[in-house]
Parts: sequence; structure tokens; C-alpha cells
Amino acid sequence: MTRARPTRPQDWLATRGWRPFPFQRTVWRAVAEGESGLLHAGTGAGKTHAVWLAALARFADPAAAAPLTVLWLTPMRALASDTERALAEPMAALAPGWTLGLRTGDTGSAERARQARRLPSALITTPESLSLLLARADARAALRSVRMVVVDEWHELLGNKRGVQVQLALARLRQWNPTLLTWGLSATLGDLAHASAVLLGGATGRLVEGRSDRLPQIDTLLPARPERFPWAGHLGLRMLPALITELEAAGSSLVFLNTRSQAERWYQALLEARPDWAGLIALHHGSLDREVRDWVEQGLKQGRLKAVVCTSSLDLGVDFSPVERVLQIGSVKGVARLLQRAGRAGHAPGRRPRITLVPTHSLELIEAAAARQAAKAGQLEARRSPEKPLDVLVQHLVTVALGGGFRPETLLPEIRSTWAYRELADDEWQWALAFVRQGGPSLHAYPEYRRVAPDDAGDWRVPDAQVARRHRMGIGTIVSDAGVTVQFLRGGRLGTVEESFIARLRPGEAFLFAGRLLELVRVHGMVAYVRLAGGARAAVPRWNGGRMPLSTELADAMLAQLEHAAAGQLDSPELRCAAPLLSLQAAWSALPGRDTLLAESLRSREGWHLFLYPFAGRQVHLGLASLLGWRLARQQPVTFSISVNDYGLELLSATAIDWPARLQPALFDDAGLLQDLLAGLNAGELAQRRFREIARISGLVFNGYPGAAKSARQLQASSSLFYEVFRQHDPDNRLLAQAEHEVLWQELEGQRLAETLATLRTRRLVHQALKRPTPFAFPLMVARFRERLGSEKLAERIARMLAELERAAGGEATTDVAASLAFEQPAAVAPPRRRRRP
DNA sequence: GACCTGCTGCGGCCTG
Repeated sequence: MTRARPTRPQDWLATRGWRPFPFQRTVWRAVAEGESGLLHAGTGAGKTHAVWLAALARFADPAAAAPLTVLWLTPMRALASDTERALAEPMAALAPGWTLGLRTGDTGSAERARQARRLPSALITTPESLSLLLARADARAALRSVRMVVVDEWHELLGNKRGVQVQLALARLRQWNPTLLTWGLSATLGDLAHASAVLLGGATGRLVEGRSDRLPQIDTLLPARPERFPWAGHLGLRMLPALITELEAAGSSLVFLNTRSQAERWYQALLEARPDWAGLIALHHGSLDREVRDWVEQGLKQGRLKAVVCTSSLDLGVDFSPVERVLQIGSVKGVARLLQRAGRAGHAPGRRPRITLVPTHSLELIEAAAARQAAKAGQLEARRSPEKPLDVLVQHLVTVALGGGFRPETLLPEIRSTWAYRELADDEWQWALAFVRQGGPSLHAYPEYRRVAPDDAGDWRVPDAQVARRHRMGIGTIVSDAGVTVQFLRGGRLGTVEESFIARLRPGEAFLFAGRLLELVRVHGMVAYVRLAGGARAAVPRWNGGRMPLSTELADAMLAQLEHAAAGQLDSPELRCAAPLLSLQAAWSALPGRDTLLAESLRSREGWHLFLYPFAGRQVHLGLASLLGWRLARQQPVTFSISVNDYGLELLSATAIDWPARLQPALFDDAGLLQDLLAGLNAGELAQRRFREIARISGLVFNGYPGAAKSARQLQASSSLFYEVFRQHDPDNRLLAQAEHEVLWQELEGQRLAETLATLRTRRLVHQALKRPTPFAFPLMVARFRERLGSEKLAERIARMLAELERAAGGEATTDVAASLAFEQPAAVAPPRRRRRP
């Protein structure tokens, strides 16, 4: 007996033995009624089926073929192929006439040619590839049949320029089909109303929240001897034995580290401790070659691997069903990230995700308790769309000019229909038009910057084929410097390291990379040739990546935990474990809280220290420290050394300063915040670095052809040339202003800084004169030394501080930082600088 | 060229 072919979403689910969740029915109804919306649910909750079955039910005629009807955007290529598999089965059943296709940078030329003739009924693609479709001369004809767009992992795109690119593309598609449905899928997101408004361009839509019964289990791996757990340090290798025990007990696990360099070291340490795990554990981060990473990802999917040591390269929603357990070494920095990472485990039905936090120093014990509390309370970070980034707009203008041309008067309302450009001013619009037309006042003599021009009919187009080609090659908003490729002599590529790292190595010297010990043979162009090396002493590459500050949500939760502790409520294993440290802090000074601002002053051989603990994340502390330093120096000439971390800041003066007398409310004033901040920091330099990205997105700087990528140095040179030229000959260039704006509001988190100042003004100042550095002050001092001293001197220095501390604590060992740092900074952290040749 | 703990993501040309 043959069962009837399913024709409704629930029928299809039934063929799999599944019953629909209520939220899935809600989505089906909404789509059937022609509504757009945002679907928010944890990973593995069934979002894909909710939206896809709804789309098939509404748009597919089982008996007929269909032109391009559904666009499915994903932020990652690896997700695209996963998605293709997930969509194929229901489509075969519910819409046998439909075709499904994939279009990313990986798509081969045969498939591309096929798509050029005829696009599939549903196309899975990335924001960048969608923009490339918009740049086709026949874009309108090819895309006007689209009736629904699904944006997967919208939380990942919303807060950055890639998301703005998506906003612009959606506006374009809506222009061609005003009844277009848009659905966003998101997990781990704070402000859903904003996320929805940005996606729908201000139109209202349906907000659907999925199952929330999958709150992960969150626990902490506690140090065996809390009283000897270090006060500072980030690598945390002393937790290695405990971690190994956990891995032994679990099935497949992911071990997250915050930096690539740390991941390399942990992987190596695991292998040294458990040589029998060779081949069973693997390493995964963003600087490893694609092939290496693909192999690891396949191994995870097939359940071949016991553990993978990784960075946020494995954050996103690829479904690794065999993964049972996630461990996070070091601060997770935010609640959303915690849940995102936890969601990598327990993908199979009936299993609950579990994440174990592994602290690397004592304060992270408190952070772990705070993270669990905040996750339970659902205090997730919001992400906000950038406001009218003109570099993205300029790129989009050229894209649209290529995609059939535009008329300014009809394009402007379309652009303003996006959330990001809803307040685009007329003069900004005119500036952008002039910029694509002739590059602005300083570049009008150069034909390559006359990219777009109105034709006789008044349509703005790209007349030059060379400009068109370069533009297509440069589409996108992700800017990264080319690294030096690390490659075996026989050809196998391992990945990339930074130029500056390789430049300091000599041939014959060894370094640790891609989980192997390598000997540098020679460097040729942008390729470093290596062979496997023996021996033990090796440098570990460091990459210059981003710096994630502790989120406001997590920092606030941490202050709440400290208040618990101050009230004697040691109501979690983490707090009990941190009790020795907390009581020492309370005895020597006080515990920071939400209503007070703790200020500690200390006189040492180094000078006059001030420690403050606003708990606002390291970027804000950096801004705050330079602001305070600048304002103090204006009253009395003095210079400060500054040190910051996610919890607080230190100002150190070599000359006498009466801290209690100087800590006046006026220091925390709002007035003149920006000017003082710009003056206190080297803002010009920061802006110039920021401008590099803007120059590339706006198409000023060409990245070069693939395979012959320009070196970071070359690109840097050309972007700083533009920066200088604009400053001298075109100071009103809006891209310059954008660079400054991004430095202030994104890099330095200006908004959060202003909010922090406002809160600090309401807090009661509690001043403590210290005899010795407290557990909270100590990491700040260590961070400052680390910046100045080599690792050997650093260890000596810390040993001396420790001896002093131990004496102070009455001979009782309070901490073990020196031992931990000596352990954590083996042989050579970085290779010695190469001597300059005469 | 600075950073030292410091993430992630995509895309593309010419060869007849």
C-alpha cells in the first residue's frame, strides 16, 4: 500500500514521524497570510522546517516548475551546503517541479553557466553572492520573480556592514516585487524588535519565538586547589589535567579558546599529555587552510574525532550532531556567545546542550557564576545595525549601476527605505553620487575613479569594462589583510600567519602552527616554505585579531555576584571556590558593587597608583583611563602609565599625586567628552587604520587579483596615501569623517563610555588606601608589565611581587601567579627580532 | 606599523 504524497507541511513532518511545534504552525499561518517576520529560537529547534515548509506550501504548485522564487541567505559557505541538504527532501515531496541551487564563491563554472541560463526555483546563497547577482546587467529580469527571502542567522549579520549590505539588497528586491516576504531566522539575540525592524525596513512583521525549553546546562570546571589558583593570566594550562579527565568521560567535544595562538598551544599541550590521542583530536581556527578545516569538519560530522580545539571559527550553526559537550576555556565575554557555543552540542533530539566553563584565573570563577545567572535570566546582548555607513552605500551604488543602471531620484527613496539609511540626508546622498561619478575633488583627474556616469537617457551606469570587473571582484564588506601562506616544500598548504611574525624568523628556526612543529626553510613572496621539524623549542605565531570586550550584560551580572559575596551569600560552587580571594579583597580593600565605585590607591616603588573598577569592558576602560589621564594632566602636569582589563583600569604616575583629593566628580563629567577623548588618545592614528577598511569597501583601493594578492604592506601604503591626499586636498571627504565616527562609536564604544560616565556619577565613591595590591589590582599591574617587559623579566618581576605579597599575607601562600606564568610562557613566546641588516 | 591574549565571515580576473 502506498501512502499519499504529502501536500501540507504537517503531512511532510508526519512522514518523518514528527509532530509540528506550535511555533512552526504559527509561522505557516503567517506566511500563508502573506506576512513577513522574524523567527527567534535556539539552535536545532526546527526553524528551517518552519520557514521552508511554509514557503513551499504558499508558493509551490506541485505540478509545475517555477522560476526563482525563494532566496535563502546564509552567512557562511559551510552552512550553505548543509542547508541544501536540509531543503532538498521536503522540496522533492512537496514541490517536485522545483529545482534547488547553491551559489557561493565555491560554485563551479559549469553550475554558474547553468545558472546564468536559468536560475533554480530556490537559491541558497550568501550576502556577497546576492550582491553579485544584483550587479548582473539582467538583475531585474533574473530576480523580479523572487517572492520570499529567508535570512538565516540574522543575528550574525544584523550588527555589521554585511547586514547593511543585506538591507540594501532587500530594498532592491522589494522594489521589483512589493509583495516580497522576508523572514529572518535568529538565535541568541537581545533586542528582537530592533532586529525585526532592520530586517523589514521599518515595516511591521510577525515576531515568532520558538521553543525555549532547551536552556543549556552550564557548569564550571573548578580548580583542584582554589587557594593556589592564579590571580592573573589567560592561558589556563594548569587546568589541563582536569580538562583531560572531562574529555575522557565525554563523547565528542568542542574546546573553545578565545585566540588562535592559545588554541595552537592547548592543542599541543593536549597531544603532549595524551600522545595516544593523535589522530583523534584536531585543531580548527580561521588561519588554517580551508582543506585542513574541511577535513576537521567532516571528521566532526562523522563522529571520528574525540575533540576539536577551536576558536569562534566553529561558532556558527553547522550541525555537528555527534558533539556531546562544549568546553570554553577563558572568559566567554558575553551571554549570547555562551548560548551560541553551548548550542553546538546536544544537537540530537532529546539531548540537552551542555557547556562547561574553564576559568584561567580567579576572577573568571566569578564571571562563570555570573554568566550562568545571566543566561538563566535571559539577559542577552542586543545587536544594533550600523547607521548609514557611506562606504557600503558607495559600493552599492556601483553595484546598482552595473545591475541595469539607476536614476538618482528613484533610487533615493529605495535606499531610504532601509533602516540603516532611513535618515540619509540630501547632502550625503549628493556626496555619494558625486563620489562614484568622479571620486570627489581630489581624484577627478583620475579616470579609474570616474566609475559611474549618466548615459544620454539619464540612467547612471558603469561605462568602463575594467571598472566593472574590478568592482565585481571587490564586492563585500569583509576586509582582511592577506597573510603569508605557510606551505610544505612539496606543496601542501597549512594556512596563513602574519607577515610580521615570519619576518622575525630566520630559516632553520622552528615554529608551532596548524598543530605541527615546523621549520622555516625560506620565504618567497607571500609564501613561507616549511618542513616538519624535530626538537621542542618553538615560537608560536600570534595574530592581530579583534578584541572582544566583556559585554555590559555579563559585567553587570558579575557585579551582582560580587554583591552576593559581600552579603555572605556564597550560593554557587564558583563563589565558594573564589571565597579565599574574595575575603582577601574584602579585608585589604572592599568588594566592588553596583552602587559604589571602588577606587584603590597605592604607593609603591613604581610610583602612585590608582585602580578603578567600573566593570565596563576593556575598550571603555581604555577610553576612560585616557580621558581621566588627560583631564588630570590638565590640572597639574603629570604623565601616566595606563593599564586596563575588562574589570577595571589603572593609572600610574611616577610623581606624587594625592589621589583622594584629585578624584573629583568633574573628572567624570560629560561635557567635552569627545574632545577630551580624542585629545587623550591618538585618535588620528586610530582613524587612519580604520580608513583602510573604508577605502577597500568603498572601492578606492583594489585588492589585486586572486592568487596575486597584494601584501598587507602594499594595501596599507595605498590606503594611507588616500588618507593623506583627502586630508590635504579634500578635508570634507565624508569617508574621513566616517573613519573617525567608527573609531569613536564602534572601536572605543563611545555610547557605552558615555553611559558608564553617567552611571559612575551616580555611584558613591569608596576610596581605599592600599598597603599592597589587591586581587583585583594585581592583574592590572601584571598586564602593564607584560606590555613593557619580555617574558623572562616579567616572571622575575612577578616573583618579586609575590614574595612581597606572601610576606604581607603572613607567610600564607595566597597565589601562584609566577608559577603559572612561567608555565604559560614557555621558551620563547615570540622569536627574537631579526637584527637589522646594515 | 603597532600590537603583544586578542575572533569570525565572503568574493573575484585573465588565459580564444
